Amino acid sequence: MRKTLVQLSGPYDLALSLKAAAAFSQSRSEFEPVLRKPVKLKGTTPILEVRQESLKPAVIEISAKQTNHAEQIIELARWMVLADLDLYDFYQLVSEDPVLSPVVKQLHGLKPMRPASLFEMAVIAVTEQQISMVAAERIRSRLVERFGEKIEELWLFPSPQALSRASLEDLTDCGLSKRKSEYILGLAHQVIEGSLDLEKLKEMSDDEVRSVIGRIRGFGRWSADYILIRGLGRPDVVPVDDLGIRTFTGAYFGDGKRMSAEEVAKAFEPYAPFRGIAMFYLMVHNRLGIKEME
DNA sequence: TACCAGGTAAAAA
DNA sequence: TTTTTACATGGT
Repeated sequence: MRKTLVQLSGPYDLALSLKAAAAFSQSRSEFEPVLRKPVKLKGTTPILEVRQESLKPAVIEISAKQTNHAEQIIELARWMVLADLDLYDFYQLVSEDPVLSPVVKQLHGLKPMRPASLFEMAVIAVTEQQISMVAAERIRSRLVERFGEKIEELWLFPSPQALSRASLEDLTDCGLSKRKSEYILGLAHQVIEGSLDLEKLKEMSDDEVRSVIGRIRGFGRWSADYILIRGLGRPDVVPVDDLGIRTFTGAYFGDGKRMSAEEVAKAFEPYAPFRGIAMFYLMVHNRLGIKEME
């Protein structure tokens, strides 16, 4: 496909958004302000690339070599960079806020990155239950290298088919608990037999998504909320049970001690309908260790 | 070495 | 109905 320019509504800084995402990953490859991801499209696996064409106005350039499926590439790229979210409304909401106002000024144009697929997101959620994100990432990299597909120097995340063919022992060998291995096998089987259509989640309300996710074995309230904000990019969702969120929310809104889920919910109330985006900005601000300026 | 880290289902009380 | 327990890896 040829390069396609897409103008986004509202501010967007791709390099900053990639940097923020990288701050939560252990992979220490040299940083480049380009989104590069292999994607599966009708038997082919082109590498999707997104670059920033201009900051003001926010325009991105989308391309992929060796594919005729330009429309799907563009749709997927827009999905991953959360193109439909207009940060302008969020910035207006927090412009006078004592906590968020300085944070959004330092992180202007920041948006969360969504994984290419909700299946990948669901597997991410299971791996990150209870254990540290570092340990979870190590386990996922073993899953990917065993059941995924290498495209040039990049890895395509394992398909539901590939993981459904794995044995329980294959998965525990990757470092998953027996329980979590069962969760992932169950998820993969539901997806391939069609009893679970993750794509349909995109059209559902937040509460409908919670209801559907909650019926899958291994997925509780935390996982549903985590998938809503990280996988679906729902701007008003805060996973209040999340240990990390409870910790940094206490640092920004409390006395520095970890908050309860109820306290976290209360702390983000003023930011509706952008509670999840507010949470994301604080999370990134906290992780990047940005010092207050002036 | 022990404990904690971005939970959940199942058993026990 | 509510509380307790087992679980896997990696960093400190």
